[in-house]
Parts: sequence; structure tokens; C-alpha cells
Amino acid sequence: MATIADVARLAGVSRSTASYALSGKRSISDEVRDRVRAAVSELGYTPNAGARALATSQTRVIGLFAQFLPDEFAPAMLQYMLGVSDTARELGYDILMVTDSDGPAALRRITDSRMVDGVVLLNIAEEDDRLPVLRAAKQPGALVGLPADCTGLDVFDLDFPEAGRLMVSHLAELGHRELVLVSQPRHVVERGGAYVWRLRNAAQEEAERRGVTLHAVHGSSSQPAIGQELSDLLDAHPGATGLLLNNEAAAAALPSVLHARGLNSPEHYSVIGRYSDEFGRTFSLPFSFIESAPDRLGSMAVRQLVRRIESPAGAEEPHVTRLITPELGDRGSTRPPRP
Amino acid sequence: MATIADVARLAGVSRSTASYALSGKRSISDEVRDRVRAAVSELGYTPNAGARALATSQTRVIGLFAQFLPDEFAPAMLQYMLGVSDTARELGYDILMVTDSDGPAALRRITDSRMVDGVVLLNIAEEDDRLPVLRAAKQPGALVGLPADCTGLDVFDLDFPEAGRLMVSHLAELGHRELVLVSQPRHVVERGGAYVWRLRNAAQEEAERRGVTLHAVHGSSSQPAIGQELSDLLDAHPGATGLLLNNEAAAAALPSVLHARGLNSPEHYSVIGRYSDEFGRTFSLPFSFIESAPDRLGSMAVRQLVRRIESPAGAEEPHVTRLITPELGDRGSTRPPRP
DNA sequence: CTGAAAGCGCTTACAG
DNA sequence: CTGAAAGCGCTTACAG
Repeated sequence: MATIADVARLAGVSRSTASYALSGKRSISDEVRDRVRAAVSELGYTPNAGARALATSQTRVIGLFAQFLPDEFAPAMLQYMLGVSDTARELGYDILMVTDSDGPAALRRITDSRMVDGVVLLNIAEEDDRLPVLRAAKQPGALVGLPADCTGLDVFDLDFPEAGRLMVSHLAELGHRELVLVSQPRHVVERGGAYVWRLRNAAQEEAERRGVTLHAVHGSSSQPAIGQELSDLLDAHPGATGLLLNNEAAAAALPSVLHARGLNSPEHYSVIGRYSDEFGRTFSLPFSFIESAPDRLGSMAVRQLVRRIESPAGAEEPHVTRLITPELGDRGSTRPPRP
Repeated sequence: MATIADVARLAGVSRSTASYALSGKRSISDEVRDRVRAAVSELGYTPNAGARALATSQTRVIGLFAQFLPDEFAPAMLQYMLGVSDTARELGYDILMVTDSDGPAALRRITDSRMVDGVVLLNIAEEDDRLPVLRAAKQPGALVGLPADCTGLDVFDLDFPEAGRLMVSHLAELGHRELVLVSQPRHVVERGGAYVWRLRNAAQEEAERRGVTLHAVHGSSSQPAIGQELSDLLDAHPGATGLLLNNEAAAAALPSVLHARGLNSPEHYSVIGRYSDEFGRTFSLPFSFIESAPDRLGSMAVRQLVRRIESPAGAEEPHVTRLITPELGDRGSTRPPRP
């Protein structure tokens, strides 16, 4: 493999000149620059990443921490990852993907060994045990998901309370008086998935404010189970005319549940889900939905991270917590209830 | 950040002794080893990955190349990735995830810069333009997917021809005389997805050998379209009693298509799909299926790669092409046709 | 059993 | 505008 010494020799210059000619960090005569470039392409020279990292303390690699938990919908996770990965590449960074089950240990290993310039964490829990490690690390960190304590980190998430209010107010204004909200499984909450109760509590409050009845329940995240649960729910609440779904598996199962009962949306039920457009397309879900914007959130996290990595000013800026405003994607699954 | 010089100083030994005490590459007195270990934990020392890579020419990182093409089913891709990632971690390697659309350029960048010790490629095309780059690289490469030319590479794939024969012979032996095989979209083939026609041609031959009629068609990979196509297919071939699905979207759509027509499997149609158990569970598909074993294939690829990376003997072993034998997962969706 | 030194391949002050 | 040299933090022959 060619080194910069080979390039320098072939171009008839010193190693430092070859290096500067390539980095552009000081002015170089056109003639020398051309000779160096010619040598580079003749030798097929690519800088050794380890040597460069050692010299500059920069790896141009971002660590991406994602856990594929059995009770979370894997394809949804993937959307966040691709948002991160695509934006990172666009900004000239590669992605070290970490899926270890022991998050804190893996995080310490990756940051302490200086394999990455910064880190993006997904699956954020309310009290996430990776956060103390991340705060102690020299590298900056960005989270997709809102923990209890955001100090020292940049945080990006959907505004789940606003999503809950939006779902309820939209149906309340159409005249619905009794709604059912199906959330993620209870153990997602127990594991620290705060977005579940953030949406639910806000929905509950909005319902009370508007004098609407809201039945808030947890649903399974696996297919056969959630189908039966949905069916039972419809039986249990015959007066309900609106369904709110903060649970991907429930959204995916609902069409066949309704179908099996000879019902449909919006005729018999107005329905609003919370998932990504991509998810809706994959499962051809006919429901209006609150866009969870995984790719946009992943992209925002990387951009902020890179700003901190690259600019000395950026590194000192106060940390941000940005909650993106939910938007309703209209697929025509809501209308006033039947009289 | 502590360096090995700090550790050596605190332990009162030379840097080389500290290094050897940690690597165990030469014998060290118990007392010195303990002092070094104590210094390491007191300082929280973690070796700098870049420096180590520079000194040893080993990064303990494996490159994972995956493309998320719009017409391939993303969750299925994810299963391969997790198979690779989990096994790599088990063997002490991290994963550099590369999703660039320009595969050859990204591959050259990653290998020439020595960011990785080896590479696993997914989405292999018949004439994959990444393969010449991989063969020219210093690092070993493993493929999940079978290209036209396997020289210089370790290759792992499902035995698709055998899968096709198995599907057909299973239904033929039950007495079915007219089958429909729904494959992936035509442009997957045009892009080089040889597994599509490998399965189809073998199925076709097996059908001829047994005097069974096989209608082989391409289906869409997106949900609303494939549903209509399946429905049209059933109309077009009223005599068909068996459905073979080498198309995830078709498998996911079939239950509701049958349901809408008041039909079910196995009563009206015997059905065999080709997908992973995980996929079947996610979509709660009630069909017997040929396991595509993405996690197993990913794992095999990494193990072989690591063997080549780590043992000088392994590096010289002849390259292998391993096609795993399809197995039928029985979910009771096949039976003899109705008289 | 241990240490002093060279070297991996870069970048970047320092000098001219 | 260019070069000689130091240094990033490791590992590993070489010597004792």
C-alpha cells in the first residue's frame, strides 16, 4: 500500500509538502500541487485512517447505538438508523454501528478507545444508564429520544404530548365524544419508554378539557395477540367512535380486525395512528397519522453532532433540546361520527 | 485521557512491560502484572484504537455493506445485518455500517484507508461491481448472496434452486397439478438478483419432471399493487390449487386477498412462502415456508471472515461457497387439493 | 523476566 | 512557497 512518503518521493517533494498539497492547509504552487496529485492517482494513494486519527485526534466516524428490542418494531428503528447514516455520509462521516445489549460498557469502550468523534443514541429511556457514560466521555453526544435529564447533551424527539393533544382535539372537533387510545405494551413503559405516557397523559388531559371520554389501554406489540386485543376492545367500548394508536403493531393489525367484523374506517371508526409515512406505506395503512419523522430526527441529531465536532464555537454552544411539532398526515380516516 | 505511558509510570515499569502485561504476549512476573492491572483500573486506561491499528495493522472492525433498495424488503435486510453484527461482537469485532449508494467507491475508500480488517457484502448481484474492488483489496471479503463469479471470496447463500424444487415437489406429492409461483419484481432480476430466477428455473424444471403445470410470474414489492395482482392471478388461473411465493410483499398481502374472496389456506389453496421465521412472525403469516435464514447466513459469513483475518493458515485456505439446504417450516398451510 | 528504541503513517508547528 | 523534525500512542523485535 502506498504511503504519503511514496507520494512525496514520486512527486519529488517532502512529506510535509505532499500532505499540505492534499489538505490545502497552506498555499502550494500550482506546479507542485499537480505533481502531488498525479503521484496520488498513479499510486492509488489513500491515507491510512488509523495514522490520521492518531495525528489529528479525529476519526471521521460517528458511533450509532441502536438496540433491537423484541417488543419494539424493528423496521421503525431502521428508519432512524438510515436517517443518521445517510446524513453522516453526506457530511463525510462513517458509521460505527453498535447493537450491544450492554449499552454502557459498549459506549465506554467505543468512546475511551477514540474510535469515534461523537455518538448518536437511539432507544432513549427515561433514566438511561448510558447517559452518565456519555456525559463523562470526551466526545459530544446526541440523543434521538427525550430522557428525564438532558444536561450536557443535544436531544431530538417528537413532541409526544403535543401529538396526544392533536389526536384528541382533531377528533373532538369532528364531534367524537368517546375515544380509545391504544399505547405500546406496559413493559415498554417499565423499561423507561417515557414517550408512551407523555402522549397518553397529554391526550387524557386534552380529553378532560373537552369533556371527551378517553379509554387509555396498553396493547401488545406482536401480531396475533394485538389483533385479539383490538377486537376485545371494540366489544368492551361499544360507544367509542374514535381510535388513537400509539402502537405500530396495533396500526398494522387494525385493518384486518375491522375487516373481520365487516366494519371500516372512517365509516364506523375514525382512526389516527402515530407512525412514519414509510411505515404506513409498507403496511399500506389507510389511516391518517401523526408523522413520527424518524429520518428527520436522525438527520437533525447528526447535523448538530457534526457542528459540535467540527467547530470550536459549536463545541461551546449551549446544548439544545428540540421537540419537533407533530403534523397530521391526512389519509381520510377521520370524519364526524355517525348520528 | 490516560496512555500506556501513564500506566507504566504509575506501575513503575517500562511501556513495553506494561504493554506485554496487558497482551500476555510474553511472560511477566505476577507481581508486575498486578501492579500494571491496578494502574490500568486506577487510571481507567483504554488503549487508543487508532494507535493500536497503526502499530498492528489490525482494527478489529468489520465493514458491513448493505443497501436499502426501495424494492427490497427492508426488515429482511435488517435480519442479515443483525446476524452479522451479533456474531462480530461475539468474536470481538465492531461493525462499520456502509449504506452508500455508490458501492464500489465506498468499498475502496474503506478498504484502502485500512478502516476495517475484512468486509461482508449483502445484496449481491449476479455481476456485482463491488467484487472487482473487493478482490483487489488487501482484506478478505465474505458475501451473503451468490454472484456469477466467486473466485477469491467466501460465499454464503440459501440454495435457491433446491428451494424451488422443494416447494414444487412438496405440493406435487400432495397431488397438486397446477401451481402459481409469484417471484420478486422483474427489476430485481434486471438489477442482478439472480436468486429470483435460480429458484424459478429450478421450480419450473421440477414441475416439468413431475408433469405439473407451473405459472411463473413476477409480482410487485409494494403493498397495494401486489394485492391486486394476486387477486388477478387467482382469476386468471382458476385451476391452480397451490401458490408458491418467492416475494415477501406477496406473502404479507395474501391473507387479506384470500380473506376478501372468502377463501382460506389450506382449504382452498395450499401455500408455501420463502422468507424468514422472523418475518413470518412479524406479519403473523399462516403459511408453511422455506426458511431464508438471514441471521444464520450473516453469522456464517462473519465466522469465516474472522478465521481468515486471524489465522495465517485461514488466510491461505481455499475459498468456500456454502449453500445452505432449504428447510420447510410447517405451518399447516398445505394439504391435498380438494377433489 | 524486563527495558530502551524503532517504527507504524500521518499532521503540523518550527525554521527558512 | 518548501523542508526537516517532532509527535500522536501503541506494539514488538532486539538486547540484556
